[in-house]
Amino acid sequence: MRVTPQRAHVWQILAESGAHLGAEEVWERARDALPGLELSTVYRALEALREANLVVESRLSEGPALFEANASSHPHLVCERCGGISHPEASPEVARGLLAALAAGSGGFEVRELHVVARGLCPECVRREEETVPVTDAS
Amino acid sequence: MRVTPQRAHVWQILAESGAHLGAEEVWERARDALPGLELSTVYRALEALREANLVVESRLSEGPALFEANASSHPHLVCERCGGISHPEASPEVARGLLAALAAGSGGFEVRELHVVARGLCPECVRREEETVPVTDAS
DNA sequence: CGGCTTCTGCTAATAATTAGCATCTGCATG
DNA sequence: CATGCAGATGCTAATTATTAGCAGAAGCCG
Repeated sequence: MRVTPQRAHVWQILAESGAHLGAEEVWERARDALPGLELSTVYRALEALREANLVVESRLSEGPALFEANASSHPHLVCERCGGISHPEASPEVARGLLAALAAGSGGFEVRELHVVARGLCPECVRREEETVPVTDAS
Repeated sequence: MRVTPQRAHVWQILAESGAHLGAEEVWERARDALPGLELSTVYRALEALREANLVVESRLSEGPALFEANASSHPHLVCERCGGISHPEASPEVARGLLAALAAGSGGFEVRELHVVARGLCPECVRREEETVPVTDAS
């Protein structure tokens, strides 16, 4: 893969932020340094970086695909209320456990990449929910 | 949710095929019985069915979202070569294991829905790959 | 059966991503 | 260090997937 300022910046933005960003967000941030940058170039850069295993693409929720500067695919926790994305504390172990479980139960399928997305409530939103509806089951 | 012929057919198609279908595929099949059916209606029907927990929506690969008539979210195996989608033989156990692993490692996050997608090679394509490149590592 | 609400068909719009093409540029090589 | 060329970029336009708006039709509760 050829190294260009555009790709370097896209990569740097993802690496430094450590966040899950959509193509358009990356674009906005990158334009600070590269004013003429085109959105389509960002898409192509992200594709190149993904093929080079430098970023991971995932479609965690509705809307645009999100990119992250982390080669290993790991579990994601998506909060249905606030939309926040986090990683389980014990990501590596969890991932290993998941892989093992899958390998054992998938009969001949050769797993190369694992995407795990758990949807639910993040600790913060759980707390807020409990404040609003203090009773355990308010049917 | 109001029951209409359109929704009933959409549901029936997903239930009887047991497959992962995109909105457009559902539409094509449903038009046999309901010639005037609109694609946008199919989208709305799928949304209603999803909210009623009668179908599961997942974005397994590129392209359109796929719908399946199965309330419980379960692991998916997506073949990168042939695009085929299958379920691990031991789906329920695997899913249980995954949930347990996640619950243990996600520190206060309340998991409500779990999406697991393993990408790789299905047994068939593994075999075909071995025929083409018989040596284990052809570097 | 009547009425209120919800759904459908139809059309148009939006969002996200990809394609085409001329020009430019990283970089391997002489 | 100049040079050639594969590959990248900017720019524009097209596609794909999905949603929105609105008038008329049709479930379902009484």
